[in-house]
Amino acid sequence: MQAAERRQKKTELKREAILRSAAAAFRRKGYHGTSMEDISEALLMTKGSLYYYFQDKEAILFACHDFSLDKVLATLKQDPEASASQRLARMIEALVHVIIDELGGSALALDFTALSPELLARIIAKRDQFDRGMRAVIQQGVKSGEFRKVDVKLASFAVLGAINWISKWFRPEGEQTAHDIARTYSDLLVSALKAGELPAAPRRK
Amino acid sequence: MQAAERRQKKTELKREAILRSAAAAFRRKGYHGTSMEDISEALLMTKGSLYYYFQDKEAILFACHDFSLDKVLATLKQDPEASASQRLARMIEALVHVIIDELGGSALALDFTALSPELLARIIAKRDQFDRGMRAVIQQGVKSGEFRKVDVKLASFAVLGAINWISKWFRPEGEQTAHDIARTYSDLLVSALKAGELPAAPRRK
DNA sequence: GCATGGTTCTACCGTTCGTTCAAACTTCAA
DNA sequence: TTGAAGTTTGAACGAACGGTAGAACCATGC
Repeated sequence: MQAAERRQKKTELKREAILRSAAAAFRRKGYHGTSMEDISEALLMTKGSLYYYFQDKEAILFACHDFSLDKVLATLKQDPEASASQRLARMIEALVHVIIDELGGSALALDFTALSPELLARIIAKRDQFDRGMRAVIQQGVKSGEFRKVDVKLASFAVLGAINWISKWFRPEGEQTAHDIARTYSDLLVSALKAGELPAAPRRK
Repeated sequence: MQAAERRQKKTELKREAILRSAAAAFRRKGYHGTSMEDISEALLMTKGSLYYYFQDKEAILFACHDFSLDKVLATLKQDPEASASQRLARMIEALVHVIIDELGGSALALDFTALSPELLARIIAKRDQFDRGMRAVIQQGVKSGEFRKVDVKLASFAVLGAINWISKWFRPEGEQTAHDIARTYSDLLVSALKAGELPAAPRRK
């Protein structure tokens, strides 16, 4: 039985390696722009071998999303009784690290349009679950007066947009480390929401 | 000559219609995921006709980017002597309108990876020009003390990310108008940068 | 009405890509 | 060493797609 476990572990590792390679390719060239050979060649395999680990190309895309979303959802489960700004700041930092460190920066930025309705529904469900969690934190801050009275949905989109966009420009060779980015982003985005001395400014026009 | 002008105008309009259809399709299914027939069918044409207006599929993608980037660059040319926060706010609002109103929300969110090196270089040049403009505004605010001492590059990415992400979730049927979004986003993002009473907080760890 | 030039359609070619499958290779327990 | 199970390969297929060419269609000016 020892051997069976080792084997299982090994194929599990290979599945993850395929996911990393696929996610990197999808991110660079898009789902439809990536061929199975693109994915396999980077791992010194032939494309045929991929079908031993995944049913088809779509299953790989689904697994990428599912894997990433699980990591993203994990950022919700934190801090039992912290302030809204603390919770938001920690969430943002955790998210930045997930985006950059896991699957090499893919996460929510990939197409899911290519998925069939059934698989798509499962991904959307998870994404919605995360959206609700993020909005709840912002809502909490608005209610407690910590944050300004913003449209919670829009504010949430703005925060997530800024973070998700990272995968479009981040390069591991760049000067910024994931840690730098995480700190700067949480500073910036939490300040965006905080009720400052600036009055909810009466706007021109 | 009257007739020649009318004809010319008509083909110009058709070119733009093709671009709008193409941009919508690219945004939904990605560049490689959309076929020439996808683009033409939405306009009640056959794919063959598209080649009368554009050399090939790549030319359409290039035109989408080029068209959008020209609109985006136009947002730089404003306010001769305004404060950094005013300039940034107006830029953000203009950008949101461009993203939503022009080409139905495509802009910088499309793949450019599919472009050949020559065309890619031209797009990147324009995008860089815009990046410099946006960074200059933020830099101005930091220098004048209006904004906090942030990493200008990161702050610029955060602002642009939030805005560009709009094309991923915006639906014309939704409750938010372009105007609502523009106002909320400029409020949020300018506040993110403003030097508030919150001290450049000494951070845990 | 007819000829000209602009526009669109249809049919087709060549290529690429996802997927399949049977054969070959590897690993390891007996 | 042998055999069975796990893994990889390489060739082949069928479908979809980008692009092309020439015929067909349509509007306009004489």
